[in-house]
Amino acid sequence: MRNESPTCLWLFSSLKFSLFFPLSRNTEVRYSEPASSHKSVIEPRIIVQTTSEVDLLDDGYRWRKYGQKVVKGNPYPRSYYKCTTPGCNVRKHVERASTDPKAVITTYEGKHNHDVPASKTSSHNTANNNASNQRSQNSGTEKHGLNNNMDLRNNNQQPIGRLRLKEEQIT
DNA sequence: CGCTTTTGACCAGCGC
DNA sequence: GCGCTGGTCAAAAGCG
Repeated sequence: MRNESPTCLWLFSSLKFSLFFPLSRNTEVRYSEPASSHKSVIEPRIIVQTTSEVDLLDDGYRWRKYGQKVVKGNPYPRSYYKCTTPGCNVRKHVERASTDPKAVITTYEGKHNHDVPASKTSSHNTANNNASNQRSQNSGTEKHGLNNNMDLRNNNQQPIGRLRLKEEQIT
């Protein structure tokens, strides 16, 4: 089933996420062990749930979108991203909760083997992703030219208690 | 010019 | 065995 055993590795990652998401109220970081049945390499899986109107969380890293898929039971498409840093094969997928369009669930798989690149690049990247997502989803209601932590904080007034939903996603 | 996004197609795994 | 779903790839196009 679902194991939640934070190891030192995952704790380290979570610390870094805490730096990027000091939003203790509407952002939650969880660790999930990906059912290590036959996988020889266990990658840390970190689920970050936050309440935001923008899809992409600016975590400081550069991501390249490589796919988008509509998953069953969720009207919102799930986007797949890869870290663009050479040698770093960290992946993440971003989706919205079907019940709450403002609840963004970001799942990180893997661990960065490099430092956080300059923030300017990430901001450029996220801005592009925003525009793209808006276009693909055709949801004209959520328009945001700026996408940064400040913006997230502005929407930081809705405490989220959707761990149940998150657990459904994790399994 | 280089980088990123978009989008359809393909493949693998799982359940019935 | 078949169908469904999720995940990834690759080509084309757009933007700074």
